Amino acid sequence: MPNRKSLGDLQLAILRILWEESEATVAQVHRALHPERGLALTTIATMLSKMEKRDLVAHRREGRLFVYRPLVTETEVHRSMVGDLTERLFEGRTSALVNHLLTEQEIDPDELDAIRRLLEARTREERR
Amino acid sequence: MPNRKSLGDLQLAILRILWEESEATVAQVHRALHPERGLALTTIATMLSKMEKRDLVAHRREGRLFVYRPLVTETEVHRSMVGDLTERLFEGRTSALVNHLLTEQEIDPDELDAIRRLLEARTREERR
DNA sequence: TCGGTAGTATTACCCCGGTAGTCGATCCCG
DNA sequence: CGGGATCGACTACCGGGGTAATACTACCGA
Repeated sequence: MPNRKSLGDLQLAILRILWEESEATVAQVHRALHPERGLALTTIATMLSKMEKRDLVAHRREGRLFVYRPLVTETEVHRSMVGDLTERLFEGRTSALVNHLLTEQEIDPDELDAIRRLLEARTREERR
Repeated sequence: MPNRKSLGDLQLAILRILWEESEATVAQVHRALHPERGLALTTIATMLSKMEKRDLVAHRREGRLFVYRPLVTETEVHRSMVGDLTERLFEGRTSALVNHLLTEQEIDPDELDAIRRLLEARTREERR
């Protein structure tokens, strides 16, 4: 359980790799992240340790390598972080968040269309 | 400009008081927050100083009192924080956030109704 | 005038995300 | 066998949220 706390940017980036690859060594994560971030390898390693302490990932030893895997799913993280924000800003009222999105966030037309379709789908599914 | 960074819990709580009251002294904020949080008065004062350094609030002197006022609006803060999250989790695609809300977050029926109405309103307004 | 009090300023901690250097062990190649 | 390369462990540091004790100052009432 991600304990209702919000992850940092680097942590998310690392988890994204892990979700994609199922598991990865420090070097693999580093290689994957290097183009955009250009971080030192030790930075990745340190972060992975810290994340392990928080039960976000775990590792298994393969020879002298550590192979990390995620302990949380993307959906769980999204749920936790979105839930947290909804709580903090809108007293947990999802509709208030959506309201904000529709009225205060400029949102481009096809995004809006997509949202309409989502809601229709949801409505149809509801009266199944 | 709220600089696209996310505020802490206490900071939000303080800003909420300030938004409601337009302005307030340290003691007033403290009194307002005391029931739920039971923080020391100096904690509030320290936090207000830190927030001033970040241009979230400003103060004016009234006798020996500091009267604080917000420098950011609630909408700005919401925009900044929601935008940040949308960016971090959904590559900026608002519809992806809404999709998450509809499918992964359990959301109670009248909230859903409210959302439908919001979207209808938006649709109507669009073809005016 | 003096002392308490109300109010701010200063200082200090803890935690955690992020960043990285250094150290020590190990392995592999020449 | 020896030495460079690889890899994790440990340590350190910054910034910022959160929390608060302590210090300083100015005012007000007895």
